[in-house]
Amino acid sequence: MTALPLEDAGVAPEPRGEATRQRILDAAVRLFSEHGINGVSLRTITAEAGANSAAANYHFGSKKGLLEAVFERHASGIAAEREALLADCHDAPGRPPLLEQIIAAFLEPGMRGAHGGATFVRLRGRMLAESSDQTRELYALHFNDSSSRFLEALGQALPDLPAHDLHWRFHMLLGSMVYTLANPGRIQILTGQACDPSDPDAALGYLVPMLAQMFRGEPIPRSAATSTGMYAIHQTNR
Amino acid sequence: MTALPLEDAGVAPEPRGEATRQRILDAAVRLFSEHGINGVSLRTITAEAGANSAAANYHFGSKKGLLEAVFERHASGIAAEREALLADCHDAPGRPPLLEQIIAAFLEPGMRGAHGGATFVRLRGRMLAESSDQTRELYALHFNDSSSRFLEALGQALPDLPAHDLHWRFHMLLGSMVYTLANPGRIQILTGQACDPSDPDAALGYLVPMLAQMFRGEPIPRSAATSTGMYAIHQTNR
DNA sequence: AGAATATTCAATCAAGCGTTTGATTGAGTC
DNA sequence: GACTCAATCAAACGCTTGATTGAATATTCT
Repeated sequence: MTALPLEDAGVAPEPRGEATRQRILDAAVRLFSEHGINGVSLRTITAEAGANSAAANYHFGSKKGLLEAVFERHASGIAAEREALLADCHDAPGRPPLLEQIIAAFLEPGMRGAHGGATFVRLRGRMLAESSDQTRELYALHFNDSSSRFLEALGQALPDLPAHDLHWRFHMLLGSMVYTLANPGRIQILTGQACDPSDPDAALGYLVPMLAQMFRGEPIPRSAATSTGMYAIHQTNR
Repeated sequence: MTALPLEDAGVAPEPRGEATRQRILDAAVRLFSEHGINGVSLRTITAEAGANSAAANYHFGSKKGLLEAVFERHASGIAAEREALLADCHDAPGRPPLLEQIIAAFLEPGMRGAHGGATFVRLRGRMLAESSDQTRELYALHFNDSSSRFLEALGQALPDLPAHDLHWRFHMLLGSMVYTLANPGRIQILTGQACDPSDPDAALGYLVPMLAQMFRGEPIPRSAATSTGMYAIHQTNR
């Protein structure tokens, strides 16, 4: 038989070091999300990836560089898909209401399987919580644009909602999303497995309509919101 | 003058090492909440507390023990105050609606100045995010009881709300609360300082009425919530 | 007073960290 | 076949980590 070149068909030429690079990235996103960024060592990551302990530094310069690469890889995909879905949102018979579409377009790319899915959401939750300057910058760099765009779209879908309410409700949307996957297992304990936030479909199935309903709710009177006395009922100590 | 004993009046006898102990606890809750548990060393903590580097191990046995002591100190106060406020909730003219009272009773002790306040909330957010086995146990140990009690009270205040909705909305309440203080600064960036979640009064002033409105909202139809097709609008890839 | 106890301290430990090094590999180029 | 060069490797670097020690010091009890 002649020595025919394997896999010569138009597939990726694939530079040599790329495989290791990818294995390290895969191991990193998983281990970072499981144990936190300070909670896992480069040695653990490279060992998990079946690479030499110097490989991470060789390919990414430093642990910080590795984190940036991990974040970049998934975040850019999420942001891009969000924007694509948002561009596709429109009112039409047979489709859900526009508001639900927008909310789903924001939540789904980050919570479903692609782009690291639940694993990467957990990492994002961790990074928000650890919230060093570096992580804040990464977050701002990759998500500020798309978040602003969604805020704008939500505002257009709800023209009568004051900006103050819009911002706070978006804040609660973010909180619900992050808490849902950053912290799987908490509510199951409280409720005896009644609802399962770690199942993306179940979570989205509840969060999207519930959040839409929340956004549609009456504006909160500013007077009540700013007066500390009205709902800050209990002033027991200090 | 006779050498009269200072402060002999029935005040605390105060064992000798207590002062150092307290300074270490204070420094620990602050530094843990600022840099994460893995992000700060015992040396940093004891230095900040003006104590010898062995003091933390002497007083708390280990870093883990120190974290437990920190958590215990603030969490028990929060849980106790929550329950006291809950016991005081009742319908009466001149008071806010019962639902608002209950939500405020749950949120206020953890978010206001006492019991470590915002600092400790940030630490709780971090611990939830880092979510090792130890932190999960601590959390469950100190908060499960009071959380269950509130879930029950909310259920009684909303007898027509299905349990499924109740649980998910409580989950969103927790998410909003944790995200609000675990992550100060994120929404300000997006909204140009329009709303300030790091101000506990402003945050409570919005969250309490908004969450009450959310709890009062119509139940989400189970069929919609479970069908992946209805609100999971976008199924682009994978 | 003196004995007993509780706390502080400087010094030290082994282990683990992120990173760097210099040699080695092996596929492409001339 | 000599050369290049990105990639890998074992080994070590300097440093920080949580923890421990034993002597020194302060406090309390008798």
